[in-house]
Amino acid sequence: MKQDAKLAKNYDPKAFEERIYAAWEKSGAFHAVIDRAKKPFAIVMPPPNITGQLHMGHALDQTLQDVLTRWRRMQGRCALWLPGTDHASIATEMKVAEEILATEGKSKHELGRAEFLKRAWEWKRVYGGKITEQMRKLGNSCDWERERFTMDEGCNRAVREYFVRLYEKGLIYRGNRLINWCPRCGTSLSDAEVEHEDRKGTYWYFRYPGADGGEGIVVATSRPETMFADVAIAVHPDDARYGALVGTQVLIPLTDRRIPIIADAYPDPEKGTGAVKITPAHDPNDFEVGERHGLDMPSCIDENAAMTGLAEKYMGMDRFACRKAWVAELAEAGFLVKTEEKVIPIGECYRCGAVIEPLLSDQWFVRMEELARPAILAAKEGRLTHVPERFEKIYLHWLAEVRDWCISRQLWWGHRIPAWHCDACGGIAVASETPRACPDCGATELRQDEDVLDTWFSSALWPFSTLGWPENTEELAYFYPTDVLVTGYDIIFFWVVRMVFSGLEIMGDVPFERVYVHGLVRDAEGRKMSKSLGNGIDPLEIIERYGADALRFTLISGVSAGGDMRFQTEKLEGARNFANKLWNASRFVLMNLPAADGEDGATAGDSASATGTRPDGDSATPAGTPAGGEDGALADEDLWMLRRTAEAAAEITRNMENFELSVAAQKIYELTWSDYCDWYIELVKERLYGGDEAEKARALSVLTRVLRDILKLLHPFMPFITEEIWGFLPPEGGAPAQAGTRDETSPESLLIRAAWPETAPPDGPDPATERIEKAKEVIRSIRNLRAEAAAAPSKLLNAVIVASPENLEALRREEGHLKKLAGLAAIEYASDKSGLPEETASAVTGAAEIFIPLDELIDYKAEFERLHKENARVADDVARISAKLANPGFTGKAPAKVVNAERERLAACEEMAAKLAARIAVVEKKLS
RNA sequence: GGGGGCAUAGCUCAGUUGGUUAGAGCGCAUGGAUCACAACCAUGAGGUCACAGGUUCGAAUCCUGUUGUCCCCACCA
Repeated sequence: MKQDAKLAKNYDPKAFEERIYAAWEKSGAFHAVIDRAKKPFAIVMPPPNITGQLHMGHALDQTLQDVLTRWRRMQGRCALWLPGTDHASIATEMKVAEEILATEGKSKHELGRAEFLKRAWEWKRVYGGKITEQMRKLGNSCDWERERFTMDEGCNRAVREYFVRLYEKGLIYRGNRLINWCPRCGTSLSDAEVEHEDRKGTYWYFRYPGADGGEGIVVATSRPETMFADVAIAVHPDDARYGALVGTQVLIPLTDRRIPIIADAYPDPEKGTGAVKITPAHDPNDFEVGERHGLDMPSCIDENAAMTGLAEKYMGMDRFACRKAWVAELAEAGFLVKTEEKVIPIGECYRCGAVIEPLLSDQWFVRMEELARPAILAAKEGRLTHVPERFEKIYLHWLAEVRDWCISRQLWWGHRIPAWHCDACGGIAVASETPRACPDCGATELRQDEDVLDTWFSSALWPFSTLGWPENTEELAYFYPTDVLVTGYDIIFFWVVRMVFSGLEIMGDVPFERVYVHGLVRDAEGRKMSKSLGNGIDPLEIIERYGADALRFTLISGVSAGGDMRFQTEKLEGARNFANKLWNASRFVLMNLPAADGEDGATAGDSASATGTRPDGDSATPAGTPAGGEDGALADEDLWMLRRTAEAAAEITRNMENFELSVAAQKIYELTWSDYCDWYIELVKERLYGGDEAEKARALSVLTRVLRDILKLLHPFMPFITEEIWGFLPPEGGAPAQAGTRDETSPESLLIRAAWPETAPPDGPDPATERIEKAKEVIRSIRNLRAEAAAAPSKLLNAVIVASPENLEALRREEGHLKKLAGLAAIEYASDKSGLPEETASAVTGAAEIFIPLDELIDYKAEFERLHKENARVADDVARISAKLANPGFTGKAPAKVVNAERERLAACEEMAAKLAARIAVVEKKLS
């Protein structure tokens, strides 16, 4: 696909992002081909729910992963980023049911299970497709040939196999236990799916009269409607108040049901009245007490949150309506002793927000203790690490406290539990394939369990089910364990923890070595983006307006590990402007390169990257010491720029290794904008326009080389623009070529060809670099002086530079730069000030003193102020450093390197102070 | 009830093992249509690093406490 030879004047991401993505995908470069000679790098994508569309949180999550994947791929690793989507059992089921109700006016039960599932699969087709399209717009370099869905055939096999294995080990069991029930969703939930919220509530204190006519006992409760299922009153055995009552019986008020007063360690004498009503079927603590004492466990609330027959006349009434009526009735009858307003933590369904009702129910559970142990160990032994580290504490704490995991759900959309009930003998057969007959009695009439599994049961297998487990695939052997899991802190408990223990159990190894945890994307005011607030921002709209690269750069720049970020349009504009800057710098380079139809562009596209190693293993050319015999011919600014690039590349690599992606992005930004655009391009223009063709070619060679390195370093963050520009540059290390040909599917594309710049910058000082730094300093101070004196930028000035012989020599070599960038007509060099006219403006830098006869523009007042300010600062420094050096503690204990640096600094400051003092005296005289 | 994060320029945030003058972007001020870019360039102003102690030759950085703020966990007597 050949494109126009020229870059458009303005950066317009819409002109190329889609085209480039299509070409990338077509090239097959996202597909990780197993290569034993390469080190693998694998990330499995946290699969977005198919409930809707991608939001900003996904965009952040996926950009982080894409940056890491592209970077590692450029480093020559066999990089796999495995994409997919999640069936999200309960969430999707609710959405689909809602839709059916809205469009057809039918409930899911009216539709029936089979028909409902058909609709759900259709939903998956539509929304799953939308989501993967969005991922492409973001620029995700994921391996689409390995795309998976948590409910596809392979995942289903993995789920069945895993279930059976745990069952056979006794780690999955079926039991009649107290579970969290959501009456609105009509299903059980795991502990993790219950959210706790503090709500205002009431403690009602009721008297339970003695069965023998005695006073009885007063207990507090926030849920009077559960009284119908009370089976005992418990008091602490050491509670002197109630010692005599233990063993006696009381009546549930207004009923004739007698319940015993028992002694148990559970009641806290400090809380309430110290006596607790025990309702095993509706409270987890009470359930335990009930088990300890062998109590009955009747239920008075059913799965619809309505009262059962146990509540007698309230039967069928909603639990909260019953509460109200019952309290009124008890109060009327004189059993209500007092009430107390209190803040009570209430459990709510994380999906629908309904108040959770603890119910006694037949469900499937995973026994957690044995599974949690190795997961705890893996973190403690460092086989699993968290970035940032503090999340390890959270992870460990949860695992230490975890209770058995209720995995069955009374839903339709999900993995059906691989268990079959035999009505003949009442037995249960658990098998990965449908059994023909009951293994216990041989009956052939088997009924598969109606329930499906918690959605997280299948997500827990994601890192290995996607690689082919339970088959022994090559992928599994090569990529497992994966390198890093990138995810938000909000699903550590739901997901990360469960992947870890599942991986350890099944694969005998952690599913990933690192967990990189990020936070939430908030709106500009710092609020959580939510549907109810309507403050969500659609990533697609942002891409439409600013381009995917700007979005990605914004997300990466704003995020530090584990922290939330605010999403602001100013940041987007900044990122977009940065892209435009790079675009125009590239345009500048390209327009100076020999044209595409030119006969000889050899010197422009000559050497390989300054610092790279290509994937085919070619050796790198260290920056600062370029290949060929042109070393001596490179100008100071070339050497300076190459060195800066190599230094930046080394730092950026280190930042990437430490997951400091925002710092890395910041450094590329600086390298590109400050060093390359603001200084290097300006410095190099003299040679480009100077008429010396050899100089021009050399300058272009370095311009191109550094631009390539910038494109490479930036590519993980802004893949589209870097690829687009890359395509216009002459092929790297290839035959002599010209600007203006491009084809991103070719093997020369950045994605396929470019290697991450790796070579360390040279050690030690470099005279050329130092000369440029001195020149920059002088240029800056002259510009400052000029601005202060309000001298027209176009007006050329004459300057006298006074400095040490060494610095004079250095600055003399940069004369062209000084003249051009500071707007000077002529420069005179002097080693002392004698003989200088006094009618002059001046500036003082570390390297030199500059005097500029500005004629009528001299503003001694401004200069006086500036010099004074400068002087005050230097004097401060002198005082502080002198004090430091006079302190024997410092000179004795600080490292010699630090002490020497301070000595040198002091000398420099003192010299500066002397220069300033002299000049101030002159200016003062002028003013008076 | 338990645990954790954060507090740095007007705003949003960096500041990697303690060591030059604490940085960036935006915003602000001044000047500028210069032939890569006004989505730009140049120059500048702006911070007692929440507060109080402590460790250290040296603290934005480590420790303790205080205040403010956000979050997570927790079986609703």
